[in-house]
Amino acid sequence: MAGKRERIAIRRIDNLAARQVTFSKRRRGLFKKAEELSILCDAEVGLVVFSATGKLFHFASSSMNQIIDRYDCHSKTLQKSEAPSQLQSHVDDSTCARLREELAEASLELRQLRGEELQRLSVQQLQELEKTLESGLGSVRKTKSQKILDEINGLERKRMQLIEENSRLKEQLQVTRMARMEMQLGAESEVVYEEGQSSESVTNASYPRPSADTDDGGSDTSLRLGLPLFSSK
Amino acid sequence: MAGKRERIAIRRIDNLAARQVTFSKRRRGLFKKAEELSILCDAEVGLVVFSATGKLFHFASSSMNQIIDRYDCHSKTLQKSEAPSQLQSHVDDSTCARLREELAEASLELRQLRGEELQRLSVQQLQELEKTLESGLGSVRKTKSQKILDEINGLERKRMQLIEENSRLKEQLQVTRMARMEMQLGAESEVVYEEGQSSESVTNASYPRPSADTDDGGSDTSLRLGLPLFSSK
DNA sequence: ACCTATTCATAAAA
DNA sequence: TTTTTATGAATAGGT
Repeated sequence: MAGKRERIAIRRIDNLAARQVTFSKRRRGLFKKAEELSILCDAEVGLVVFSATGKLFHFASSSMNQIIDRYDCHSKTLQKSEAPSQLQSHVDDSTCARLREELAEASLELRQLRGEELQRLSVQQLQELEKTLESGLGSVRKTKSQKILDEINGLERKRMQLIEENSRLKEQLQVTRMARMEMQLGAESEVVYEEGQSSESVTNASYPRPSADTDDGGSDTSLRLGLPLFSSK
Repeated sequence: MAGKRERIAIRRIDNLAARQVTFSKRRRGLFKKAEELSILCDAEVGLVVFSATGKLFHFASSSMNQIIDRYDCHSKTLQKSEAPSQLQSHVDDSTCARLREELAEASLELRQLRGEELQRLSVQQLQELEKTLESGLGSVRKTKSQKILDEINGLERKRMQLIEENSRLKEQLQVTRMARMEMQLGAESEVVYEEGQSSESVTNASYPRPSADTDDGGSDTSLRLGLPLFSSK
């Protein structure tokens, strides 16, 4: 009989009807609270809401234009001292008007490409829009695929480089170990195999022991000293 | 220890401290709800608040400038370029610069939606673009279908009206012819059926002869004179 | 649109 | 300002 209400996550509501109902309810609540804030706390509040379908709702504690002006004023705090300002202002005016026009046009076109405000378009125009969107979608998908492929290739290349470097490092390691073993053999006679482990049990079996030229004889002390060569962990 | 909360009247809070506390709390709540509305319901929301002390707070689901422009666009539907006037030619460079910037942004976005200049976008961005396009395409197709259906329905309605009118005309024709026949009967005695066709052979059989009150006696001469009543073509 | 169980926001106090 | 708590408000899910 009643609503078993439960909390909802804050993300786009998929169901269209539910989204519209929620929009109505919450919009009312929002506007009410905006007004309350302005009254209770003596604040100037401006609120503009466009529904997904392009419908406008707005509230202003005073005049919206006044609020917008004040906002613009604030957002340009640090700029321009603008002395007499007569220098070039009349030139800007027509330019500015044209810019506004162009921007309005571009915005409308954008909104229409996004699927809003389509009602006043003719079937013919909708057809064109559809074609444009299909074409754009095709390009985007193609580019995306290409980018993904490139990324995959890039990663693959890096992986190969790493594998190569890895193998080079292992080789060096091997060589170094061999050199050390030879030093030990020379210094302690034959005891080595009785107190240490067999070399095979430490080295990864899949990496065959290098040709072991052992010609680096002592040239790489830092490596020998810094690395715990026989640690099994 | 806790608040024995009770409802407050919606009018300016006199106590300064209390007013400031309430401002902080309610402002947060308002902004939170504004954001939730924009996300949940896919709405474009712009909110500007000035505290009594002149401090600015604002929220915009997209870009505030964009929202303000859209608002301006909507609110000036019927008003034209407003006499050239020097009154408010105070549109300074910064506004102009902002317009340029926005226009550039909008243009780029348009081009990208059309499938151009996608190279520098990330896979993530391309993904979003794709989603936008798909959604827009869906709306456009839906609107187009609806428009086409409406058009079909409109045509159908007109067709029905024409059929109706047609039938009305046929009826009138019938009545008129009957009147004429009666006139002929009165004037030429019985000769009528020998020189004319039977009424059934002319009238569409599916439209039954009206009750033939024949009360239009001469009131509609124009019809009688202007139409070729017995033409079978 | 209306209803109600619930969650959410927030007034008062600290 | 922030936190706490008790309570008034807003609202999700039904009808």
